[in-house]
Amino acid sequence: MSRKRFDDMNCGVAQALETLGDWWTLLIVRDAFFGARRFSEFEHSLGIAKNILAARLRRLVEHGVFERVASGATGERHEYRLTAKGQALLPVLVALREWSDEWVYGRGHEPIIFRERATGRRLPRLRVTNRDGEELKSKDILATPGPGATLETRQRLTPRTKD
Amino acid sequence: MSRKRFDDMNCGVAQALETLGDWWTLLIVRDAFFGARRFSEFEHSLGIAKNILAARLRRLVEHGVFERVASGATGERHEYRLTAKGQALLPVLVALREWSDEWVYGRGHEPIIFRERATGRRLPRLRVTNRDGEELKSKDILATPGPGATLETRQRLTPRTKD
DNA sequence: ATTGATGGTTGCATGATGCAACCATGCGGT
DNA sequence: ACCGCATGGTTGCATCATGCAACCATCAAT
Repeated sequence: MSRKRFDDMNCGVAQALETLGDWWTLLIVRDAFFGARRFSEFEHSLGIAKNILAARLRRLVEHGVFERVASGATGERHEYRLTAKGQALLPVLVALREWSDEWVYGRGHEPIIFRERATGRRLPRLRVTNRDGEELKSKDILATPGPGATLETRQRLTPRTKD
Repeated sequence: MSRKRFDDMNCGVAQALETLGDWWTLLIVRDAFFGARRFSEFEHSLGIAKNILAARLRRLVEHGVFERVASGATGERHEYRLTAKGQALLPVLVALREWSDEWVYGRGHEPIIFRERATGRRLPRLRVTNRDGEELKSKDILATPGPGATLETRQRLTPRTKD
């Protein structure tokens, strides 16, 4: 059977995974952040099959994460560039990388370190905070229905909203 | 052919996806953040097939994201609880949700809003910043080899490190 | 004209997924 | 003790997605 769709789930995580959840997709985006632009760059960097790469890029273009722009002289060459929507995925990639740096590799064994280009300083850890900058754990957070919530979502979330 | 493994990729994003990249995995983790504990809770909340859910939970327990603890009276009942490693995925989920809130649903159409439980205030957007708290875009960031970098990684990243 | 690189598409074998059916255990009621 | 039901799975099977190899079309250089 075909993979189940997440579109209707009325949850941002599910929606994001609907676009990004394929096996290779986030790695293609990562490579684009590292500077990859052309089909062959992604292909060689990832070792991905051409048909899969072509399908993923097509899908990402459809979803507005990449744009396909003509490149080179007169030829049929083109590049795949991240759109603003694609560049907005930076926090997702940073969050994934930080998680495995800490919990898979362990501190002191990170393969890659992100630094501020201007100063060379390491970036501080990504933090989920309140408006005062205090870090929050999951137990400090309450999920409430937003304007786009379906009735089902509204009922699922305890309705002690402070709006 | 079996899916290609990302283990050897010497990149945190690939490592994280090796653990979390299956279609349902991050949604299971999301449900756990929302309070799900028992097999049937995940099953009904997600509408996932039992065999897939069982396989994913087993894998997540193996990877240390969940722990399986006995529950109830004498019975064979048990719960799946997030470990510290699992709870550390909060920024990943928040980043994914924020991305689709902004770029898929659009502002004003968010299905779910996260608030600080103590005050009811909305959480500020997750930001990738430098040590002075200034937000950085991808072009402001430089990737450099870390202590766990392979030779290949070292060569791939331009070696203008400021260590 | 030929060679090579780029950027794909097509076909096929195999693994992963979804669904339904079945199973084992514990518990509550009678 | 017996029945029924909920929980928490496992097993089988049909179908979809993936990986690999082969092939193709275009362009540039030789």
